[in-house]
Amino acid sequence: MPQLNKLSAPPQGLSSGAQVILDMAKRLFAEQGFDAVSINQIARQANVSKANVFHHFSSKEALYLAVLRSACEETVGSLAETHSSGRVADDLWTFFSSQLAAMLGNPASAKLILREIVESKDGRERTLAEEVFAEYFSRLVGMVRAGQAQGVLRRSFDPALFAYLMLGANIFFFENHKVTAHLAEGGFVRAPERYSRDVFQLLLQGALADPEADHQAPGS
Amino acid sequence: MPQLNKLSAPPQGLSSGAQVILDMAKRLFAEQGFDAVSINQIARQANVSKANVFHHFSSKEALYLAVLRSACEETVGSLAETHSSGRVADDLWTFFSSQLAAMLGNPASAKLILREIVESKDGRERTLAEEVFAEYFSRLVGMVRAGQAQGVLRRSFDPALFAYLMLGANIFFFENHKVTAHLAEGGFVRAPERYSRDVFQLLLQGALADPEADHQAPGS
DNA sequence: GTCTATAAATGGATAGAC
DNA sequence: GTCTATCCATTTATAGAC
Repeated sequence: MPQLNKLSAPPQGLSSGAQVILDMAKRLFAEQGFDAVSINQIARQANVSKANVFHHFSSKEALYLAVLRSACEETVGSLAETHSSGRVADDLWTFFSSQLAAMLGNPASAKLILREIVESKDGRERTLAEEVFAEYFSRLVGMVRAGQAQGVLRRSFDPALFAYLMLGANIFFFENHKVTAHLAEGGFVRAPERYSRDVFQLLLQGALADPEADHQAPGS
Repeated sequence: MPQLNKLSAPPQGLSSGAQVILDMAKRLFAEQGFDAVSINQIARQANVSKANVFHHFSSKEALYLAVLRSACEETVGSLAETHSSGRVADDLWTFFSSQLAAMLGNPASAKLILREIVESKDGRERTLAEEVFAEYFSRLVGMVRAGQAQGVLRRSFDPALFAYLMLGANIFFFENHKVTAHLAEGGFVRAPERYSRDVFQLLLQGALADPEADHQAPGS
């Protein structure tokens, strides 16, 4: 349970040897968590010696931190540019669907970050992973608030609450779709795109202002 | 990462010595996960010797299984009786709000079960925890389906999808409310009851059939 | 940068006294 | 039922050759 309260990113890339170690470590840490993975395992699967791992990373915790930093960089990079289209519903849809696609497209990074957020211990300071999450969240809240200001969305609910629901729906799906797939009534997880579209439609339906019946679903 | 594919519960209670070990193990496993907790740690915090732990539980895995079984029993017990009130919206509300309350009222058990579900490895069989989840889920899907049959809820969406959203909203809140509490726009998590009510209202709004404007929110 | 060999500590688990 | 003492495998991490 490493701490990582600092954002201080090392400026440049890694040597090729260090890179394969880091990639393998990312995969294993994401799948099994920090404690379940040993340096031995990482070294073996990366086809290097254990000592070589410690040559590139001063400790297991330092390796984990490097992995997490890399995951955060990939994540913020994947949603760098979000240009508004003017239509709030479309912007929300773009954000919503691309966020799930980003997680499914890079599950290792997503799992790492989500794990780090949930695992955060007691009275501990804010972590790097939480910074990323907060960034996501604030952007989404802004969109919802804009929709309310324009009168497209009802003003009777907290914009942060709606944003929270949207984010939660995606993250919950991402973390559980393997399990829910073999659930009796869970046939609806056949395709993530379909899930995305249907959930968004349901959520938006609950948020739209009354007289605006002419909004068409983004996927149709 | 124990397996636990069997439901076979040992019939009766435990001796008092074993009970304090199990309680402490439950707390620690819930907070830190299986691999991060050592028998040493459990023994120390329970004020017994390490050997005593192995006297009561044949292995670390057996202890974990006993802990998980206890958590599942507590959980299914907490929502044993759910008698329908006739009004679908009220039934949904009862289910929704009491589920979150149950998790918050017994966070250790809830965390254990959720962790076990998410952590489930590759092509592995169904676990005890998943049985509990499936039970929950099926009951909720039935309610939604009934609401659609009565015409209270729109028929244009998959009832399992809506149930999934409800469950997800609660679980996501439960797992993240400590983190989201110190989020900039996250002031809405001030009180779980308020979160419950507002989210339910938002979700129901998206699911209600059109002409039925006379449904009042359950909390108001 | 990469390796073999090894140190020092901790993990799960057992033996046997009380 | 509970303990101390011990076993052995595995862990993180280091030393030093190439």
